[in-house]
Amino acid sequence: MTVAVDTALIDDLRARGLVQDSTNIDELASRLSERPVRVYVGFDPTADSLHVGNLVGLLMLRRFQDAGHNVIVLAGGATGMVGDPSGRSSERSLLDDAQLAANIAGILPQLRQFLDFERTGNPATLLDNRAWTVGVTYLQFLRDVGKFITVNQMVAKDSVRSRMESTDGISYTEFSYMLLQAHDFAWLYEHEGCEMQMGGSDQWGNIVAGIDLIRKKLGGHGLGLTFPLLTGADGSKYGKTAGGETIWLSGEKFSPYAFYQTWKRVEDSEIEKLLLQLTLLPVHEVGAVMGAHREAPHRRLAQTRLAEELTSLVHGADATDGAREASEAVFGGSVTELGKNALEMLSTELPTHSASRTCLGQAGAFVPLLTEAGVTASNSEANRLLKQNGLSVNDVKVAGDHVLDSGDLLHGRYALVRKGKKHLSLLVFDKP
RNA sequence: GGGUCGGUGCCCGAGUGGCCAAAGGGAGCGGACUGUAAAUCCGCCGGCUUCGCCUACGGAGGUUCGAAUCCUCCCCGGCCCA
Repeated sequence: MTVAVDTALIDDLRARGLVQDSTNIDELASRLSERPVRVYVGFDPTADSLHVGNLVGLLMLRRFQDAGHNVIVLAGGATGMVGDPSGRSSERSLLDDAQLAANIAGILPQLRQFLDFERTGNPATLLDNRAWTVGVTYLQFLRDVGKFITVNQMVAKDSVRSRMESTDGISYTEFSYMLLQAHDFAWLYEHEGCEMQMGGSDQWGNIVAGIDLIRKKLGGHGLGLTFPLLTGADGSKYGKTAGGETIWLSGEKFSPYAFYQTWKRVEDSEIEKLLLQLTLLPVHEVGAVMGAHREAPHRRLAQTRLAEELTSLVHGADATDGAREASEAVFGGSVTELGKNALEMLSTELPTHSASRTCLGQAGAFVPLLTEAGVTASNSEANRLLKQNGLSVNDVKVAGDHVLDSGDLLHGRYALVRKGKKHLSLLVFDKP
């Protein structure tokens, strides 16, 4: 009796453009359809929050879990101590213990957030590679891991080679990173029955090193798959806003409103890819959304859908409602019509600064106020913007000699300052 | 350890005694156009009490009326030799 091979998962990933490199894809597809596979993705605690670039990997695990596989999300408590040279043009600075602990503490809840750890049948597992790495001595490591991997192979890795050719060089520590990761994979294979590793495309060399180690040391057979790194339209950098800010998943570091707005502003050429790779929307639905979008691009349906999907995935439904309402208030109609409640709500979404009434009606007080509030980086910038007609208060352009007085305030105490078209801040004055 | 080349603004990269807050490019920001898009065009792009002043060209001193540019020492990196 032959069983039809169910290649649905791999087909879906391919349709989404999420397969960059993999071990024999046909073998992988049929293996995945035979019975659940145990698969992991690792995340190093390089900061106290993950960012959108990490989201792709997290969602990969989610897709696998939803397809019935057993997923392991790995926190790189050990690898984070060393630093992965992949995709880096310069040496990382080592994190100290306190920083590392803080980063791990920040990341763990995020790692849990996208997977189901209670699911009957195939609950997700969270592990920290520090657990099996701290006790290993250097000599042991050289004998048990180093012996199986040739320097030739390590040097062949693009990221290593480019760093060796660059003026900055690469430290022995970072050079060794690959071995640590290979060791993780082999350890998980041996002790957790984990036969597959996934990662961003820059991880391919590391993953292959793990597969090699599994074969040579354990006589086993590992599987690997990489997905393309999330890149902006401009190419290299990922997970960044146009301004170069990192798009953190933490609402503390990157507000839900700003997060929502980031996606709402995505350019047309990027939108389909982002819908496919960053959301769980079925492929055919993405197609429908894109169809509607192409019918009437000015309606920005695709951007809106992306913002909605992603914000609720990362920040939840309530935060999404808030972000949406704030966005509509600010970009929708007349700002001066906003009710008091709407303004109160905005104060929780937009960058807000409380201001003293004493600067009302005072010549020359406006510019310093903008700088203090963080609307502008310096008085010079504020003056420049004013000169260039780039600032408005409650959607009325203001001139360089503008004197803010109580008549400018909405409901007696709110001033919505707009820098350019899309940078909003709210000044809230003391009660009269 | 020796030799040598280099360290310039957010990044790349010119400048090698005054005309340098420092060419050019990129990024970024503002304006026009638009769809909170792209492309394009224009302007800005160290700070300040803004016709002037202050801080800046790896760090610390020095020469000079005057230094990113010259000298000394130090720190950091590349390459070559040992």
